[in-house]
Amino acid sequence: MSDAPDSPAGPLYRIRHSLAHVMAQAVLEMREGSTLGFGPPIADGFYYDFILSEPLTERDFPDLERRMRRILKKGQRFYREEVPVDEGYRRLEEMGEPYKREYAEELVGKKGLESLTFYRSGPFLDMCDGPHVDTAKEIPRDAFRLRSVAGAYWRGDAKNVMMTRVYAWAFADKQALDEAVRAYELAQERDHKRLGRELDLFTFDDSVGRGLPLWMPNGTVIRDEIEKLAVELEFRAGYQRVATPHIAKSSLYDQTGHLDHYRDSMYPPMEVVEETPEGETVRETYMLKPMNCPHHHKIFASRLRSYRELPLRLAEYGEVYRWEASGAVSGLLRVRMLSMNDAHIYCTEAQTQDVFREVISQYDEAYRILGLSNYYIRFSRWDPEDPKGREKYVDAPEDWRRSERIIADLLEEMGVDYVDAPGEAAFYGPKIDVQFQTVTGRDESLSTVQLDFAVPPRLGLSYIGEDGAEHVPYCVHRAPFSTHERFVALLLEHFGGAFPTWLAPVQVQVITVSEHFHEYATGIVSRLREKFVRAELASESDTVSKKIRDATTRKIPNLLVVGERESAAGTVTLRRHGVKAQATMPLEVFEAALLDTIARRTLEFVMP
RNA sequence: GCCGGUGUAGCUCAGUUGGCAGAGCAACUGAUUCGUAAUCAGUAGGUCGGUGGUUCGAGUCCACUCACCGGCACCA
Repeated sequence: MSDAPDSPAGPLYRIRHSLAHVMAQAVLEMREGSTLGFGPPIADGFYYDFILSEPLTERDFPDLERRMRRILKKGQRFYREEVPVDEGYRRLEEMGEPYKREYAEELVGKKGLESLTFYRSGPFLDMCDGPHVDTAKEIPRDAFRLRSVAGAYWRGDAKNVMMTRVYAWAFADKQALDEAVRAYELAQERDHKRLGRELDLFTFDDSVGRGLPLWMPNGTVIRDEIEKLAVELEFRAGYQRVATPHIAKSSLYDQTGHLDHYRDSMYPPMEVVEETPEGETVRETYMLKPMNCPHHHKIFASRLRSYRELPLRLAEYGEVYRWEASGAVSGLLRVRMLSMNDAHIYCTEAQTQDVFREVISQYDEAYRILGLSNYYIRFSRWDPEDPKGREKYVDAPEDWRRSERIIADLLEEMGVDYVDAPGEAAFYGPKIDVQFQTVTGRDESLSTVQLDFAVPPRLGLSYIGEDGAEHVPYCVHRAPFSTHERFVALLLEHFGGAFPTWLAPVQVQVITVSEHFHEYATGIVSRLREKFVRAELASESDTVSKKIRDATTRKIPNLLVVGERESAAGTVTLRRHGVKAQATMPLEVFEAALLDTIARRTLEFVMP
């Protein structure tokens, strides 16, 4: 049995779990008549869910923490009690714990338990499987801290009541707590929303609408650079670029199945009414596209296709619109206008694995260039048990099994470690998602590769096979850079706003020591701009110190300081962001190294 | 969508028990031309998120609403 701190047998797990009970005890003291949900240990601490008799806010935290410490000081013991099921039920009813009572019944039903386990500590009694510490003396009084209060549905189901969840940090000692809190605070400084404002990358405006980002010039540079990279990777892999409208008739989405399975995520239809010269009224409804695939499918369908054309790779730098739930919208991570470097690859069933392999290796290449490694692979499958099955997925069990087999075999063959995720499939097929964590610890899907068996037949897509007969193609959907919104958010947090030179909105800033060197400096700027380098001259009415400070705050990767020495010798003094050492070199030498680092998209600019 | 919190100048934030809306930074103007993280002086900047209400009087109290933040649900 493992004794890792976060495994159930480990001491930290017991401390966190027991602290959850102590917190619940304190909450029940403060809010008599409240009832309990679940209160498990989690990474960094624990939480407990309550139905509160009176609301609790973060303003109550000092009081709540004080009560918890008082309880800990008493050093009460934790007693395990096993009681027969019927007595357990009676207890829970007497305790006035309807949710625990409901759960107990489910446990008994599913696991065939003959007894229920309770833990008693002081006046607090809770149905709980443990394990716990033996006595509260084992719990350090200075290594926990209440963190936030949040809402959470009972059993994680939106149809159930909303409980109040109190989150807390908890560790084995004060130092570990302080470190975690400090790390959290540092992470806040890397939050993409904050950096986006500080670096002038994007903004939102109430009068434009929620979740609709406005990209500023600086942010647009980053989008454009990512797109350039995508265009290159795709060109080499034989993709062909297409462009399609942002809207389509709603009848298209009826055919594809979007209206059946995806309607909630779509903006409502717009109705256009036209009068014909004959006085007839013609009504048509259009919808904003939530995905590019239907349009691409129509390009595929525009003429007869031969197996010789497959795999046919259609790529589009397109914007799609999704009606995200209001509470889900968040910065650039969840938006209602999504920019995607999207592509659809039409292929035969036999080609599918190769197509997936090709796409995955392209992802590896893109992540390598950007130095991204903090992600994991998720195999998102159909869940036949999903109660919302009809609503969520196309109903074709055999196709699901077949398509999932193709992906599972491939993952197996490639030796990829992945998390199995039933219930996370797209409505039209299984997919491989790349998951990453934001600096604030939220898990988000990034890139995705999806196998679509459902929509091509619905739209009657076909190609003529070697046998001269018509066949329905598979379609592989892929978006290596997620949405540009989410991807820029990830990059911002990943680089802490200090982008490598090739991505930086301003790549070089020239700083004059005094305005006597204006001419030399503007010469450098225009020479670099001639080579498409994003170079700028710093304001000349400030002191050198001020200009350095401003450029540093803006995290500009390369500063060139020029004064008497440089202008006389035709050199520049290079100051790199975050690097103390400076070097003076001929302008041509700097320029060559700069153009090289940009062309190769290196993460580090190695000085000549 | 749900639970809770928060909205004061471009940004960060003050604003007593209801009584004339403030600071720093940024911006703008002028002076300064300076060798590595903030030169000096001045000017301008606001329907206190919005609407309605209570009041002699509302940034402050009440109702509704919008947006944002922390979560849950949903998802790229």
